Amino acid sequence: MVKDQIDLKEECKQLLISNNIPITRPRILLLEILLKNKGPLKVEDIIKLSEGKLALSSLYRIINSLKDLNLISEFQTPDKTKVIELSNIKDDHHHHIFCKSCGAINDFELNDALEKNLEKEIKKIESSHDISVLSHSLELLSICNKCKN
Amino acid sequence: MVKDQIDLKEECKQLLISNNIPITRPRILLLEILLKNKGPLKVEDIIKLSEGKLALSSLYRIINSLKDLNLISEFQTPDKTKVIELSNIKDDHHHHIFCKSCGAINDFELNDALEKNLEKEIKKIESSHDISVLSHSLELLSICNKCKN
DNA sequence: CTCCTATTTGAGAATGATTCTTATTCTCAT
DNA sequence: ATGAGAATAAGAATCATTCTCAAATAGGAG
Repeated sequence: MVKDQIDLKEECKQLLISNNIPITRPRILLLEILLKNKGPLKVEDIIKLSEGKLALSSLYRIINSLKDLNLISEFQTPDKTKVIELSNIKDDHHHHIFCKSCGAINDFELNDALEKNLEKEIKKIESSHDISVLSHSLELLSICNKCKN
Repeated sequence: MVKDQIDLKEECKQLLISNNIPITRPRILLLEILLKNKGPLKVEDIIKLSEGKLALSSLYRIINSLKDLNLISEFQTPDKTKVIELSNIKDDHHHHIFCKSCGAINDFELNDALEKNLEKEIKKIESSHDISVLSHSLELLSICNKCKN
């Protein structure tokens, strides 16, 4: 238990060190929160989980800097709330499902064949539209069955 | 020319009538602007194109109401600017490409086979995740060749 | 370990987009 | 043409995010 926490903090430090970012308490705190709570978190969630140990302005600043370094990624829900998640730790390419009613966010992956086909199609679009595609994202807007009942 | 404008206004009125929405000047103005300027427009663009004839607060209100009626649709650019477009006039299901550098927005469609496969996959995801998917959207973040040079 | 300098943080002010409020105006059925 | 209810315009209010800058901190040198 205590050991887990030490390991967690150590993991966060290594993340920062390997990206040449000075180790500061707010940065570790954010990474710890993201590692501890699997899945995407809203700014508000992070503030709550930080229990007063992280200033809102610092959080926004840190989110932006870690995002620039691709340590975390950010997206918007259908109701335009900002959401943060650790990115690509094990280069898992995934997409998001939103429940229109309760706001739940879930990840999903396309099956390999389809994802490959999609990438092939994107290659075609690149030449037909004369662009270089940097990334793609697929989003599903849904109602989860909990909400339907 | 003058006739075109009359036809355009008439078209807008019919759109409103067929949706049981009272015909008001601001609503017609917004629809006219969207019809005249093919493609998605930012709030700021619409205000400029309205030449002072449309109040900002009215525009936001009208956008929200026409959106609820599915007459128009709204999405966000990667830099979180709100963008409006006429929706589904001829149920064309399309997706968006954004240029990270100049902000240009372009539409594209997946080829039929791939779009069908995607929908099939989504059906599977519906049952495996116990949800009902209402809509899906695919977005490409890109650099257009104009910007690359 | 202590000091020094550059970097980072925290608190609150500033900003910008969007929504709300309310008096006035407009639509449309009668 | 008229009146009731709906919609608009203008600006105030709100909310998320960014900015500012004084104080605290990280981390390298001695």
